[in-house]
Amino acid sequence: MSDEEITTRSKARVTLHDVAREAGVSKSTVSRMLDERLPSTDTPKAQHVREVARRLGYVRDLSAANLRRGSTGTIGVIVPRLTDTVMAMFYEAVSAAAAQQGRFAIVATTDDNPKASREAADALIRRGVDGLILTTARENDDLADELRARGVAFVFALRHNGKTAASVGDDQLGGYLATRHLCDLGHKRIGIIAGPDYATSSLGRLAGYRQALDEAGIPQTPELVVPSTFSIESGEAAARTLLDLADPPTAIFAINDNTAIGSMSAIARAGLSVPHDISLVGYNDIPIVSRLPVPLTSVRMPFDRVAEVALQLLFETSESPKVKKITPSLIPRSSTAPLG
Amino acid sequence: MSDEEITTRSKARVTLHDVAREAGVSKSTVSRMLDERLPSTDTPKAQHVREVARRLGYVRDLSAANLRRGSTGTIGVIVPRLTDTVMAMFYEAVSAAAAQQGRFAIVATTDDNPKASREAADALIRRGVDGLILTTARENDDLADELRARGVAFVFALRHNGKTAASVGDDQLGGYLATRHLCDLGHKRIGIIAGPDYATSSLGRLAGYRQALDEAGIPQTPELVVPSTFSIESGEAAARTLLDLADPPTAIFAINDNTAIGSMSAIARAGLSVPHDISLVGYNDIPIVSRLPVPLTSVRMPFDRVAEVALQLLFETSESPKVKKITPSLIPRSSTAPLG
DNA sequence: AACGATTGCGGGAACGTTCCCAAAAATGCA
DNA sequence: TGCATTTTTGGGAACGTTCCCGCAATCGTT
Repeated sequence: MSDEEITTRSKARVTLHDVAREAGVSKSTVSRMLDERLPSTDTPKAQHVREVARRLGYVRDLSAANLRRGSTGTIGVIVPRLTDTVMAMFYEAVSAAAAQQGRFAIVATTDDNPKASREAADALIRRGVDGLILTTARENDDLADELRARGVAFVFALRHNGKTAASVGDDQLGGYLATRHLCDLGHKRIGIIAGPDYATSSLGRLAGYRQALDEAGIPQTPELVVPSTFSIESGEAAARTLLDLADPPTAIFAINDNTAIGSMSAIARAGLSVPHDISLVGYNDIPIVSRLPVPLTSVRMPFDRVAEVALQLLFETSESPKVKKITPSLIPRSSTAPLG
Repeated sequence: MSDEEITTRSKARVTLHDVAREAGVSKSTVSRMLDERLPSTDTPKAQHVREVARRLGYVRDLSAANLRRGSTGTIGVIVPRLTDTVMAMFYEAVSAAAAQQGRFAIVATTDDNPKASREAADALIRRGVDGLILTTARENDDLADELRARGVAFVFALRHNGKTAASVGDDQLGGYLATRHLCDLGHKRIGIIAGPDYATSSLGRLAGYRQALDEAGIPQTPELVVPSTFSIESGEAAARTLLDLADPPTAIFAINDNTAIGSMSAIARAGLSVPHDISLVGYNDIPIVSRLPVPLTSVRMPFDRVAEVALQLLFETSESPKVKKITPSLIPRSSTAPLG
């Protein structure tokens, strides 16, 4: 084997030192020229160094850089599950927004289990994330306090706990828009599949529902408010409860698209049809709902905005923790029709 | 501010050195005692060191460890998009399988764009992944060659390119099972929404379809084979094409659940019903399909097995690249019924 | 009891960066 | 031109680990 072959085949990674030697400058200089955080200079020397680095195929060793810099440029996202399209959309949005800032997003799932939340947070912190975005806020969860005590930067998203900085949708407005839409179509008996009471997102949407009814002068009827989780099954069960009432609703606002899909199933099984017998509104506007046999009216959340704001909040130095609300919009489709 | 306060509040991370000093041993020893790769000894000293580490709240700095070890214990996964539930399921499975081995999975998306694939691979490699799992194999893509040339460990999953190690489902068997099921129900005119021809998964399922027809003595009819992508929209369009035929099929095998959902939509719009007028089979058994108004018959892929095998292949030293096929199974539901 | 073989331990040199600091070069101004 | 000021440069010490290597201690074996 010739010397040249050895050189060519040598897997030894090309390091800052190699670039420095080849370019005839010191490694400090190369490091500086290649530092993406500094305003990039355009002196001939800088260009030359960059050219040499490119030619040699230099890529910075992130482990070494992270060690020295004391930060990894990585942000961790904790979601219940990625098979929930809402969470997948949100994570993709965070990932894109992070890339915009030259950061990288990694994700861990918890299956909505508070204990798993801690483990997920630990795993991400061990990997040295610069900050954490949590979508799993619960009313009486002290994970937030623990993280604060440990000095970890974090922010809530999609849900919040009232005490901590968070980027969320304006759930009350969303709930209002959905319900108002049904009122405007002439519906008077409007049921709601209300979601779990540990999530501020459900509570907000429920508040919006109440607000719209009040405004329309429709009395609140406790039997028309049925709790659920966020799953399809629970949506189906909740819809069945509503349909089995002595005086069933003519319209249903489901807390999210999953429960709306479950409702469709229950409605079909009851021999009724959407929107002829029952109007139906979902929430989040996940891609599938616009392609269902009966396209679903839904409230769209601009997840990219939510993600952007979450990142902003995460690295903002301001002391006062605030909850930023993103405005949703109603997308009317065929699942809602005038009462008649 | 008192000295003690400073000490208490000092954010200075506790390092190997601190543990060593506190435990009265050298840092080499601590490092060894805490090395999870070595068979953990149970000498009193080891226990003592571990106890001290725990008490001090020591967590290894992964950047430093990775730098020294020359590997990160991280594996990268490249998928077209996480909002495709199939991909989300697969990624979650990989993540779990990796955790089992003490590794961590990170993900990047490409939107099915070969150029974005390269960028995604680059981004993951820059982050120092020990290996790459690619779900975006295409027929004439040289990404595989590039990766091999760069000395990056990688393996294909779900799709393959024939030349490289891969962990996939047995698509031909799956296609066969789906079509055979329809034949057994007495259907003779069976359409297939065949997927894109750049993915081996579609091609395999199509081959299975042909095999089942041959076996049942049903002649192949070109007009019953309609190409598509993997999206809901394209499924809807393809189904419409089939329904518009002079002699439309009585059953449709859709290449995946998304195209099956699109088909349902098209069938409903044509004023027909599933399974009364048309039987329908999907593929992958994503959670939603069992909860639709008409639960969908589908072919289930054990993604956890696919993920396990992919990881196995990735770190296997064997020279001969092989394609490992995981056996799928048919889940019959209400969307398929006897002809008549 | 003596000897080789095994095991456990500590010192210290890496790993590839960044960043501080002092020195050198370039610039501005009178 | 001379001097003060700014900008650019290179040397070298970190960052926190792992791992090589030499030495001491322990263990079997004859």
